[in-house]
Amino acid sequence: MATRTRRSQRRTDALTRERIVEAAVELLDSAGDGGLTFKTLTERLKTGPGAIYWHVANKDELLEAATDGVVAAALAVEPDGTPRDEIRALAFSLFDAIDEHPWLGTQLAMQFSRNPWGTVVPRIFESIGRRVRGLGLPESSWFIATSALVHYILGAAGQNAANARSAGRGVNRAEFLDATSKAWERLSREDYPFLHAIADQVREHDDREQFVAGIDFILAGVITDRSAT
Amino acid sequence: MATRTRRSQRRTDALTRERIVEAAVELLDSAGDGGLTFKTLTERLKTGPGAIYWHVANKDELLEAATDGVVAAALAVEPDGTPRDEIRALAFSLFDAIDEHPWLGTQLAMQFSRNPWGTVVPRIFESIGRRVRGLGLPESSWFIATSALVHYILGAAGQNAANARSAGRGVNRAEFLDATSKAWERLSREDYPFLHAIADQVREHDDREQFVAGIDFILAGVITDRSAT
DNA sequence: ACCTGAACACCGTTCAAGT
DNA sequence: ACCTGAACACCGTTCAAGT
Repeated sequence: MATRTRRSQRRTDALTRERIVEAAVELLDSAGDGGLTFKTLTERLKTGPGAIYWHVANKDELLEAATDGVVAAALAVEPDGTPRDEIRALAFSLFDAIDEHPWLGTQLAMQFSRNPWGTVVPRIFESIGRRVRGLGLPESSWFIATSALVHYILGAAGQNAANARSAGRGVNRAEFLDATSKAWERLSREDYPFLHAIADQVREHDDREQFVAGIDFILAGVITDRSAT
Repeated sequence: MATRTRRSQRRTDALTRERIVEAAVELLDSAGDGGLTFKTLTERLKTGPGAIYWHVANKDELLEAATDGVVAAALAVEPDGTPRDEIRALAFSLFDAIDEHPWLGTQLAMQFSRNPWGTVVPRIFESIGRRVRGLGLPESSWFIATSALVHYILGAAGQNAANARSAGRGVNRAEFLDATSKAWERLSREDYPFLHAIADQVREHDDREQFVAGIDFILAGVITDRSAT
């Protein structure tokens, strides 16, 4: 108890990189994509912009660190089960992370398209790729299989989050799916026959079930590829 | 000749939405992602910001229109061949468009993650999905198959463009692949065994060949899925 | 070493005023 | 109906000055 008290007395008020990143994540979570500015950040941390720039090079680095932290946590799944099971688990974990932090979809897309050599992209590739290696494919298809899985996971999860976000907090899944369906039906039938054809299907699907179905047939394609070689 | 002259005399100086979008695309092409501002745009069009706002609601709408225009052109491939061939052709067309307009990768990611109900996303889904429908799958997997293909295509093409861009204009493919490979090898070997394992492979691969290999095994997965049903 | 906060350059957007 | 351009609110970033 004495040490407890002493510990809590040792004030951790000092600004650190971690505290800044933590605050950034909280702001993004509560106020969305545009909620993180140096104004909101300095208000929350009760400092000036200069103090933040002492710990962080610029806003891009801050966004990368915030994204990286959330992603790293999501990728820390217990390593048991077959490679296939673990890939599924990682996919769901990323899916849930994007669902929980809607800004993550946009940020991940950004990291992939303008900062592929940063920390986030290698981390995701490594995590999925390590399991892909366990599938017994020829080495020549490791990268392409990993790439297909990663792009599908992030794309599908991100789109799901985008839809969910645009539906608003109070609206439930069914209403939002109905809205998507209706949006597609509003498009011209001649120009968009396919979207009209699947509009009904979208109304009554299960997001996660459909999501994992996509994973499964990418895996099926990989396996087929293996037997063909 | 007379009509020729008269035609060129009929000055098309008037500001139109199309001219604005056209100028936006040119600015993005020549100056990259950050090259489009209202300042550069008004300078090029010799007007004030108010004139642009008369034709376009805001910058987001302008970016959507610019993206949509380039995408629509890329998707206009001649409709002959098997569904499989046409999917491949569309994929390459999008790949090339992103390669030619590097800003497109980021913009497409943005459209998908924050504006999925705009014009761009439905257009791409429709275009790929229409061919997926021709593959003879059960209707229940149309959407998921299309989704996997679209996300893979945009993700892989975008990443390729991002890499190519970060390599710079003067640097050739081999040097840039070498740089990627080296970047991965700089990562800790314990934390990133997979990236180390494929670092060599990346050095001597063919982008387009690898890209279409990904398409092919997603298609293989889809077909496998069909026979399993 | 770490923080303050005024100042700077730039950005998207608005709007009263013109034609 | 279409355009002008000054003005506004806001943004990321810098830096001389403090402790």
